Amino acid sequence: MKLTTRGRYGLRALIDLAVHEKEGAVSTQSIAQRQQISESYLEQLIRSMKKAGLVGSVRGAGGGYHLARPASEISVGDILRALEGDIDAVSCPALKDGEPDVAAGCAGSDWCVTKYVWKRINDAISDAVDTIMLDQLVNESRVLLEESGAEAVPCRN
Amino acid sequence: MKLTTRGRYGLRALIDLAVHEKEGAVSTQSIAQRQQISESYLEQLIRSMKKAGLVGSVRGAGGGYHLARPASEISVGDILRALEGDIDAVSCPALKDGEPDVAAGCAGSDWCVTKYVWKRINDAISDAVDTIMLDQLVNESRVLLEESGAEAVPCRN
DNA sequence: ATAATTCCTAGTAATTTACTCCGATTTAAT
DNA sequence: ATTAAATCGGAGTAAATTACTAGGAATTAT
Repeated sequence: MKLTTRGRYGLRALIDLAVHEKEGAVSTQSIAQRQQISESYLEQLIRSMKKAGLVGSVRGAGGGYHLARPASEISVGDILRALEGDIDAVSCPALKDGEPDVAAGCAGSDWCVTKYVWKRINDAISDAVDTIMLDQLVNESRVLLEESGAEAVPCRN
Repeated sequence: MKLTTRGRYGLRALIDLAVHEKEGAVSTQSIAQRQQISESYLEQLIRSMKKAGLVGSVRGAGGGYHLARPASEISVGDILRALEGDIDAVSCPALKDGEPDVAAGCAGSDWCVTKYVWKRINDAISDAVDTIMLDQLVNESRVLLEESGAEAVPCRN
């Protein structure tokens, strides 16, 4: 039931990237330093986000990453799904949308009671993450930065 | 981000227990048979629920388990928390309620942006599981049982 | 050329999960 | 009194997952 470091670090990293991208392409090294995340691990995470179409890259010296679309069009759900695969609390084949229950591959799904429980939990999570946009977090981040003056000590969570 | 078999099996087991408890104390063996769950594993799960005060037990031959309070007063949240420990997506010390941020043990929590994201996800999950009561699932279970006539093939999820 | 960077894959130690196993205790039934 | 059926309790373990590290190839500004 826990988000892994992939999701936690990755979201922080992308916020950091978004805050700094006006200065040009952002390298993993700079993010890793500011956010105190292992650089090689972070590379993997950002590449997952690239694969998902959230960031673009510039190779070679002076290169780095940038958002592939406006921060207002990237949801926390997009980010977490890129990093964690699917973020459902229970991946029940009977819940995959579109398909009729039986076709989805779960023999007993017609008589399954817990199915509705899992659906409610999954929907609640999806709703929460899909309605928070990256730009909100970037704005909040700038406010906190101004208040404290200094670059903040990053949190592990 | 996934619920483990503890939560999934355990909830199914407790629904099964609630459906059958009018016939007297329900043994782990009978639940295990109906739900196709390993008996010794199931014992552990039910004991966790007993420890949490959700079920009571009768020892000795002919013994078994019964609900410790009405099914209408047991939420899915109670059950999942008994089985999985805490069900937060992120266990962030800065989010423990009551405590002021800094006292909670996270140095950078004052400047932490992701904190609010984790809180929204955690709250969404809590709200979902705390508003589904066991008796609703028991009723639904009975309806499905009548419709199909036979005892259903249990689902792995 | 060189240095800085992204890209890609493989490996690995630690942790967690999903169990099993064994033995002790309690109690109904014979 | 024995036996069998059940809860209780803890220890052990194989498999999977997590959270990384390591090493190198490809690309590009200087």
